[in-house]
Amino acid sequence: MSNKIRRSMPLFPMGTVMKLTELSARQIRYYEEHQLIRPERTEGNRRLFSLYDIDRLLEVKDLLDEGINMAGVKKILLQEENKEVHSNVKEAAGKDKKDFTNEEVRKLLRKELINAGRFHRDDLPPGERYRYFH
DNA sequence: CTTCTGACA
DNA sequence: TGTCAGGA
Repeated sequence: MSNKIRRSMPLFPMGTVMKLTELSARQIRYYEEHQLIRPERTEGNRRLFSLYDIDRLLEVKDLLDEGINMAGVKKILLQEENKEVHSNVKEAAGKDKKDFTNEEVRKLLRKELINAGRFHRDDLPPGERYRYFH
């Protein structure tokens, strides 16, 4: 269990994380706003990221590159929501839950969300949210 | 010098 | 998302 402690230990400042992830400070802060990471803060309000945070950011980056939008990324990475979506995907495939490995679920989920992200623009105002649907 | 928040010619 | 301001 000490590995868990290390991975969640607040270690590096913004500058280091920017280089390690190839992400801009703007993007990193934006993902934090969306609860994708929860870095600690120093007494001076400076962010301190853990190895776990680095992993998360890298995953977010990959998912986004695959064409998935923030809404999709959040569904995949946010703990609780994750369980539900996984169940839905398993059911949608008409297969018993325990017949799927985590890898298979990841694959199905990604495919599903790539399409969802292509038509459902959560970042657009309510009225235009589906303008790319037709 | 580095990072933070808020804002948008 | 970039970038600038103004402060810590």
